[in-house]
Amino acid sequence: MTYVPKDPANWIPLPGLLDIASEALFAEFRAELERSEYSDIRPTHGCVFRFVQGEGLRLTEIAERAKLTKQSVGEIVDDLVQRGYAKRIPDPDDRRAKLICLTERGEAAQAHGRKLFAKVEKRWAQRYGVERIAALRELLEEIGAAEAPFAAPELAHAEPAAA
Amino acid sequence: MTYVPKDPANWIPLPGLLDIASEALFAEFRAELERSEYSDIRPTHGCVFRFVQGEGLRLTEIAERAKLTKQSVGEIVDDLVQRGYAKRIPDPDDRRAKLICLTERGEAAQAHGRKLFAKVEKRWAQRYGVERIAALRELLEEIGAAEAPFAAPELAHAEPAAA
DNA sequence: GTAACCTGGTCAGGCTTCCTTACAACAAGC
DNA sequence: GCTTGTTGTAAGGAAGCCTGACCAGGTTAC
Repeated sequence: MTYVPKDPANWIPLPGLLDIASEALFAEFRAELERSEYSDIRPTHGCVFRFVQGEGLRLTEIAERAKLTKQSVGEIVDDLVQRGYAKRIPDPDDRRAKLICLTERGEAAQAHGRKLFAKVEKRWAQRYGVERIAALRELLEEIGAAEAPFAAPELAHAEPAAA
Repeated sequence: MTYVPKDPANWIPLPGLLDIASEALFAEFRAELERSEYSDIRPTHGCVFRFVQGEGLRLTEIAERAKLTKQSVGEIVDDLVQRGYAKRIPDPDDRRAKLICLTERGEAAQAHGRKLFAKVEKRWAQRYGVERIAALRELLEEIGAAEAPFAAPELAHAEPAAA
């Protein structure tokens, strides 16, 4: 079975289409976030809120998953620490390392952000069809697991734990 | 019908998933482009190749569609002119304006780029399912037409010309 | 016709985000 | 103890985009 795109010239490349959707979706998220009490959180900070949970994560780990350099993530973390969203605590297992983790305010912001993303996604399901958005998510999760496993550890579909 | 995402905490926001797919796809495109004779074309230049066709387009027009400032597009065009991909010709209808259009080499590059995008998309259709990628494109085109009509004039599904 | 305003494009300067290079502190193997 | 690797930081720079100020050329009102 061959895949035939409509008209080679009159046709937007797939990455472009994906970006348009991503930007529109993200804009709705940002609009709501900026109306909240967390309006000082900028898009760049996302890599921390995206990956840090519970006990905290090392800078190096965040950098790897986010595909950024340690220095870049370091700056972002500095910023979040200054704003009271994150803190660095010494890693008990390695005196060189620090664990980046969220403050109480940081965790509240993270939870709020997740709720907003869910809300926007639901809105799009209403707008474009529940089935289609569900299928979209399913396909994208499969793609994510295959193309960027480092970025999406939660997509590594844990096999049932039966031995 | 309500839309229920799996697990609020263990779940990647839709914009993130879209970005992962877009980046993976775009990386395949870039890899092939860099192996071609057009390796000096950078991602930023895309806004020109994306929109300019035939007679040419005004700077202002490109800026609007790409959602960039005139200054930014101006710089990008300067760069493309210097590299021999684009040229500015005076607009016969308005002596203030210039039409940005592609040189022969620019058109060749544009055609090559489109072919590469089509090739990568085909590859993904093979990899993830022809039906699913076709459905993905269809949904994304609908979203694009609704959310960013300025960016995607070719998605304004021209009605059949029957009067 | 001319003053006032609008529009297409440019110049200058700045910000954000990310990078590269270099390095200090600590860990681990031998 | 010495070498080698790893964690994080410091300093400086590049890419990509922005705002503000401006000029030349159209357009409108009178």
